[in-house]
Amino acid sequence: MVVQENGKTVCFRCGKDSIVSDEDVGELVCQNCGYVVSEKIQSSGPEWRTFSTESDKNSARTGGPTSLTRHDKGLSTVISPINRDSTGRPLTSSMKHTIERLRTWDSRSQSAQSTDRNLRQALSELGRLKDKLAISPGVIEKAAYIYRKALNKGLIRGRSISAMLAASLYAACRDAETPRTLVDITYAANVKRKDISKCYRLLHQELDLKMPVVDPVQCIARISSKLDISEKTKRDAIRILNSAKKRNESSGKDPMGLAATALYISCIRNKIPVTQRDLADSSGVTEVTIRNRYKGLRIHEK
DNA sequence: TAAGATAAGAGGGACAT
DNA sequence: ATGTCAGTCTTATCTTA
Repeated sequence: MVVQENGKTVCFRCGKDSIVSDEDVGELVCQNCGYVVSEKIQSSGPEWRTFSTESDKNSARTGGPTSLTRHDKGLSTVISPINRDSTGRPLTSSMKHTIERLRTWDSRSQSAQSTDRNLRQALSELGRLKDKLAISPGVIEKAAYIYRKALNKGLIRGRSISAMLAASLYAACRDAETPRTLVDITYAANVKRKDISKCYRLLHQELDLKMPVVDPVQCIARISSKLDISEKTKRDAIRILNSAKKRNESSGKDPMGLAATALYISCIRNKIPVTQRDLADSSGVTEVTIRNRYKGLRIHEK
């Protein structure tokens, strides 16, 4: 019931792209018209296998696929609160006692633990972040995975859930080399940048995350998509970056600032009218930073 | 108006105490 | 653990072409 048009998820009923995922029930819901989409949540592939071609069409699923973004990974068993057996008859008293015990332990294991409550809250927040930032499901899974690891190591205790979650998401984005700046995440998560970066550093050293260094070349695509820049200009900018990298001029510098400056030089050389202001706006660094990089880069790029 | 210059302040890494 | 230092980036303001 969801059609994919130029990568967007559109509601089949009302045609708006207002599909959000409700992590509490594990369903995708249209915020506009309330339509519940169940297909999407089961789309990670069947976990059953068939050995005859005839049964392909009518195989019943045994529940949704597992996902790290569900607090219980989508695997849950519900014990009915009614003391009847499957045929509707009342239970014998010894059976009733057994079931009472099961219910007690079931509730303890499902949500009474504080780590689990924590995870529930974090994952529902992750769902909101995903919609705000337009992040691919794979990265969201990765973020959930990182958060789980942090939780198991006890890194969350005493710290803000939102900040740690935002840091996990930032880490996941970097790991997937889909650049989202700290500022992007700051806006979406409503957490101070300082707090997120502190948590990120903590995650980085405690979980031994191996993060690829942000490649300024990746940033070029992101900046130039907001401006109207030709392929040739982009290629020139990448060339400028690479020669700067060879001279060890790029270490310790903000990759966004470098990318913006390389584009700036490239635009001037290709006679494209673009101001430092434009580049600063679309890259998220200030004009001053661009000027400072410019000082270093232009000597070699005459 | 765009670009350059300067100054003050924040945050974090390296290193010594 | 705490302080200092060099270096980066940001914000703000002023000057220049």
